[in-house]
Amino acid sequence: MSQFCEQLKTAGLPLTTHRIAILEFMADNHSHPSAEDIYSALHQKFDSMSKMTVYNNLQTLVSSKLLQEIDIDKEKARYDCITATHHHFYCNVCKKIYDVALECPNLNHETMDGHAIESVQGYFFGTCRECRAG
Amino acid sequence: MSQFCEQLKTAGLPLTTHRIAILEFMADNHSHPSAEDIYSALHQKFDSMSKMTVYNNLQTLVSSKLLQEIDIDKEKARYDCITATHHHFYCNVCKKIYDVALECPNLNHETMDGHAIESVQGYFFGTCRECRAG
DNA sequence: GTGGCTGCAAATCATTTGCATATAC
DNA sequence: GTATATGCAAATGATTTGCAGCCAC
Repeated sequence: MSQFCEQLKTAGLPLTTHRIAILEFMADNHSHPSAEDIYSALHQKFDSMSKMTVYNNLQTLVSSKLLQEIDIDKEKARYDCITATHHHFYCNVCKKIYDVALECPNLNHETMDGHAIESVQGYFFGTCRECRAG
Repeated sequence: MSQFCEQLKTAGLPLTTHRIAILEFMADNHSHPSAEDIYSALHQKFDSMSKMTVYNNLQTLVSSKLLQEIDIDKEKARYDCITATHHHFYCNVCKKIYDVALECPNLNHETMDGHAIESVQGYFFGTCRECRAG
């Protein structure tokens, strides 16, 4: 049984072909694809897969914390298979998203000004090294 | 001449009644309102003000750095008259946004992994102190 | 068998676009 | 007088909703 099936079983989710395919695609693809990107890539292999299935599964997988949703791109949600807390850099030119490892002791508090913190997203914007060089 | 007119002059923007009104409203209102909120509040006083004028002016004012756009709320953009870098807490229950003063030396770098950083947004999510108490 | 998954079409809703008129300077 | 602001109506586009049939277990 693949690691993806195990992940789904642990999360208590039924194993469907499409759901496994999405997890597999995300594991192989660290470019932080959007729902549309995932749909474009997968509906070629599984020509029966609809965009709705992609949306439904992304929602389910995020709820079960098997994927993380990144809202750094105002246009559309992007997804990441790395669910441990980390941060992101968004290139305003090429619109690529890079993972960022940021050390900050103050980010580990469970509360802040009395508010209970459940999650943190650090979003950096600018021009990425490739676009600067090009 | 009001501080708002001076801000606009310094930014090289023409002084229009509506634009001044938006700046004034934002200075008095630290609840991080959305375009819709601003429109609802102002189109009562200035019944000629259309939603388009609000959208146009918000865009202009953000470009001129007289306002800051906050994209912590996936549903819609929110705006802040404090333009110095700071961060935000979003309450998943009441959807209010709180300002957050976060000290983190690593946030001051101009580059990261070779990427040129132009701006940083730290978004915290959870349940605010009021909703926890209530 | 039953509950969750799939996928089609239609709806939603913040925001953008095009354009004609009005206003700032 | 010219450039910019205003505001109307229509378009955009990601995402959601409702619902019938299908598949996992």
